[in-house]
Amino acid sequence: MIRICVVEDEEKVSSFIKKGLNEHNYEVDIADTGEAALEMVQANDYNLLILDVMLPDISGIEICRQIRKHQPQLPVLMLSALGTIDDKVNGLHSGADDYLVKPFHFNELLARIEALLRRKKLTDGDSHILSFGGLKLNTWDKTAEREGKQINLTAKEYSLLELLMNNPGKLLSREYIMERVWGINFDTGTNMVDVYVNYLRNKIQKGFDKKLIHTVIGMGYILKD
Amino acid sequence: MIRICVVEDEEKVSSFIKKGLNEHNYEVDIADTGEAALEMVQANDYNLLILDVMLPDISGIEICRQIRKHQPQLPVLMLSALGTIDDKVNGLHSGADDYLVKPFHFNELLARIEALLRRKKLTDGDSHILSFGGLKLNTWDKTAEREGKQINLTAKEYSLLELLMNNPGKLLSREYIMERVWGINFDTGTNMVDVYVNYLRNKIQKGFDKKLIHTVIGMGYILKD
DNA sequence: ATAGATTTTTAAAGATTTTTAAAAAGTCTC
DNA sequence: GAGACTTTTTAAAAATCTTTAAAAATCTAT
Repeated sequence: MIRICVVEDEEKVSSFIKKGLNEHNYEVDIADTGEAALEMVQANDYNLLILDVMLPDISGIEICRQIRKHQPQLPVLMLSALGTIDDKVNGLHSGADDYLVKPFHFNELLARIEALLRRKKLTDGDSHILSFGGLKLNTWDKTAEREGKQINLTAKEYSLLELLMNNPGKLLSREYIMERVWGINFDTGTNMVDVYVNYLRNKIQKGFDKKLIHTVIGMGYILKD
Repeated sequence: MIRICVVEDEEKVSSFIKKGLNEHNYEVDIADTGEAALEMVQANDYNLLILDVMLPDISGIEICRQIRKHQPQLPVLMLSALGTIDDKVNGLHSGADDYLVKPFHFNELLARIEALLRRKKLTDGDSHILSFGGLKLNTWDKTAEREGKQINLTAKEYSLLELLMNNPGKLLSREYIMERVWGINFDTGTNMVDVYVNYLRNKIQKGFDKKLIHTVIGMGYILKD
């Protein structure tokens, strides 16, 4: 769940933003003073901050500077009724990543939020490890690991295992596997899927207790405990 | 030196931007068609892209999508005379990090550029020495060093090693390497990647214990211990 | 313009993976 | 439990991929 903190004293605006973002599956907290904002940002682990400039106590510009000292990574989108070039430049110079002038259209706010989060995610490197039942698949170096033991896979083995790990608990037909791992054309005469499932079983569950790849007769294969 | 590519067909606008940015010590290249832009971005290592939406050949939106496929890290600031909410949302959805409506004030453009670069720098770190497993690559003088021993590299060798060192522990396919080191067109008939990996191995690991560049058959090459 | 260096191309031997096919083992139905 | 059918295992053939070396082409600096 992505958590966003909205710092805004006008209840009408903050609830409008909150409602809209909630509909897009973001979790939203509201701070209605600068003081409250600083505390909340300190205490919680937000993914993004929406910061109004005009607040009753501390200015948004100052809040942004404060936050940047301790949390330079947190994306900040500044919001303000002040729309002159100098206002924008000041806001951005104080450390904001974007500056949107009020009144704004919700869709633009949303698109800008998404752009900021997209950039953040890129650099954080979203996890590249797929996990299932003690088995880990590293999609960067294309290796597998089970209980600390490295397992080397060939290209087709990797491709097949990745497909299974992306669909845990889901039954995959031979036709579907053939299509995804080998390409479109399924030639009914071949049993390569079976052969490769067998190779994979030898590598990932020989010498281990739990089976992970199960056969469902007449249907296909499934990854489950 | 920070390098910025400006994609803009109106000479008046592009020279205005170039002049302003030059004064702030940015190096600026101009592309006046979409085609040229794609080539230049591919061939050069820009720190930021300023992209006009209305171009004579390909739309900026499409260019942005293309670029995002291969260079998701490159910050893109989209520029356009189209100022409706839908235009902005489209631009941002195509992968741009920011969207500025023309006419704009230069100071705002500059502040937004700085905000984008600030965020990028935070995550990149700015050392010019890439290190991995006792091997050091100096991106300033383009030399390598292992256990105190200087290693001279040719241009292609350097380019290949830099790519590997920027992606430690990540498996890189031949296609990807070909694209990044040689340029766009991958002719399946050639094995230059293999040949150059071999050159590099001779230079950086002949006479040393640990192998650094590993082959993963059927997949590509990877830099790891 | 030339020598030397670098890059690209080619080709072939060696290694590994993929495919095929058939025998063995297992499962379900009656 | 027998017969029919499905799945697993195995091993060898075929295909593909990797490494290596050397020749040809191109580039660079004097």
